[in-house]
Amino acid sequence: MHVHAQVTGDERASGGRYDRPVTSPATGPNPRRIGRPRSNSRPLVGDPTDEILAAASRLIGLLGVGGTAMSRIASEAGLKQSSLYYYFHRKEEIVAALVARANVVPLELARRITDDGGPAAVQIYRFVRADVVALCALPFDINEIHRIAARDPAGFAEYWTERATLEGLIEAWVRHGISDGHLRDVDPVLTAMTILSNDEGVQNWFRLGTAREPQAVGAAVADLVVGGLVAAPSRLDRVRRAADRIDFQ
Amino acid sequence: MHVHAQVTGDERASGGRYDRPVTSPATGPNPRRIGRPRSNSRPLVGDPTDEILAAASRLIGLLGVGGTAMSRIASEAGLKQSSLYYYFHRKEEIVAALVARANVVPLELARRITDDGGPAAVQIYRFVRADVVALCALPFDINEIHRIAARDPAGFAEYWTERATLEGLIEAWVRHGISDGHLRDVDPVLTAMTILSNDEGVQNWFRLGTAREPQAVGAAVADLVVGGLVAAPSRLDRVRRAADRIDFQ
DNA sequence: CAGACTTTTCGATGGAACATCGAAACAGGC
DNA sequence: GCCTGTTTCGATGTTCCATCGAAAAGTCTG
Repeated sequence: MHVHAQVTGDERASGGRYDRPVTSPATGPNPRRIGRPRSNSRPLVGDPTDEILAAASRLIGLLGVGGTAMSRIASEAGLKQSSLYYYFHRKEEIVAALVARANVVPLELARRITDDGGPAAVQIYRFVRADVVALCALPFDINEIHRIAARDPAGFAEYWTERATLEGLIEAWVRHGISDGHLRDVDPVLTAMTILSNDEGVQNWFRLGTAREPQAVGAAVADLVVGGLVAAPSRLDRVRRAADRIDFQ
Repeated sequence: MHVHAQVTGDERASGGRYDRPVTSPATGPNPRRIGRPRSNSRPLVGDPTDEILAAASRLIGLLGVGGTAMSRIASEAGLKQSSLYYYFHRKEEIVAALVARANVVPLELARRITDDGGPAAVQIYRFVRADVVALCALPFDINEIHRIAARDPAGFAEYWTERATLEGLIEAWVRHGISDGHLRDVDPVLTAMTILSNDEGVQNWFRLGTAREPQAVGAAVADLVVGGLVAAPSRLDRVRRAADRIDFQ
C-alpha cells in the first residue's frame, strides 16, 4: 500500500512527517537509519524534518515563498525533490510549519506579560518593544506568510486561532488600562489590531534595509504606540522606565 | 524583425505596450483597429493595456499575484495567453504598472497636504486618515506588491524613488512639528517609516475581514499616531477638529 | 536465516504556468 | 496588387509542483 494512504488528520496539523517515530531521531555518532539510503553520501546530521524546515526558512527569507523551489529546498536538505513529499504533502505545509514556529514567540511573550501583571501601559510597552525585535529576528517576512495563511483558512486554522488569542490578550490590557483611567478611551479591538499591524509593518521595512538596530526600532514604535494611548503624556517616561526595570535587569 | 527587438528603455518604465501609438486609442462606436483580429468576437471596448490592467488588478485582489495566471488575465481581457506578452514582457511588468498607479494616490495626498500648510500634527492626522482609506480601497493588497518590488529594485526603480519622496514629505512635517514644539522629540526618519508601515499594516488586516468601516479605521489609526506624537494630549482634540474642518466641509 | 513487512528514498511522469518564436491576419499607403 | 507595420495566434521549451510505483535499506517472525 502506498504510504500516502496512511496519513491521518493529526499529521496535517503538526505539519510533520507522515509517521513520525516515537523514538528520538538519530543523534548518535553513527546513526543507523532504516529506509533506502540517500543517493548523496553526505552524513545525515539530524531530524530530516528539521533540516527541511531550516533550509526552507533560509531560502524563503532570501527568495520569498514563490521564488523558493521545492527542488532547491530538497537539495539543501540533501534529498531529491520528490522525497520532500514524504515529509510534507504540499509546499504550503512547509509554510504552515514555519508560521507555527514563528507564532510561538509573540504568544509566549504576551502570556508572560499578562502573568507578570502591572499597569496596562507598561504591559503594552513591553510587548511592542519585544515583539518588534522578535519579528525582525525571523529569517523570513511574516507578512508574506500571513497572506498565504489568509488564502487558506482551513490549512492554517491553528495559526488563526493563536492569532485570535494573541489579539484577545492585547485587547484585555487595553480594556484594563481604559477602565482604570490610565489609557485614553479607545476602541480596544481596533487598537489591538493596530498594535499588531504596526509591529509587523515595521518589521517589513526593517527587513528592506534600515540602518537602525531592531532594539531601537522596537523602542521607537513602543514609544509611539504607548504615547498615543496614555491619558497623560508625562506618564510615558515613567512607563518606559518601568519597562526597562523589568526587561533590562 | 521580431517586435521584441523594438523595445526601448522608456516602455519598461511606463510599464505599457511595446510601441504605444501617439494617437488616442479606439474610442468611437466602430473602432476600426488594425492588426490581426481576435479569435473571440467580443466587441473591443477600449485600450487593451487598460483592460489587461483592470483584469489583473481584479484577479490579483482575489487570488494574489502567485495565484493569478497569465492565461486567466488574458482570457478576462479577451486575449489568448501569449498575446499578453505583446503588451507586457513579463508578469512583473503588470505588477509594476499596477503599483505605479497605486502610488500616485498617497503621494498626491502628501503633496497637497504639504501645500495646504498648517500645524504638523494636523498635517499628519489628515494624511494618516486619508491614506488608510485610500489603501483599503485598493483592489489588491499593497504589501504583497511591496514585497515583489523589494526583490527587483531595478525593475521597480520608479516606485522606490516615489516611496522615498513620500517618506521625505512626512519626515519634513515631523521635523517642523518638533522644532516648533508641538510634537515630542522623536526620530523623524523612524517616525515617518512607522507611520507608513502602520497605514499599510492596518490595510492588510482590514482586507482580511474587519467589520469596521475604512473611515473609522483611518480615524482610529490617526488618533493613535498623532496622539503618540503630540507633546500635550489635550491638543489631540483640537487637531482632530482642525482636520475635520479641512477635509469634511 | 529466509521471507514478509516497514521505513525512507528515488526516478519517471503528468499537468500547470511562464515565456519565446515564428507566422497569420488585418489596415493603410504606394 | 503589393509592401509595410500592427496585433493576434498556435506551437513549443522550460521550470515547477505533485503523484505514483518501485527500489533499497532495516526489522521482525518463524
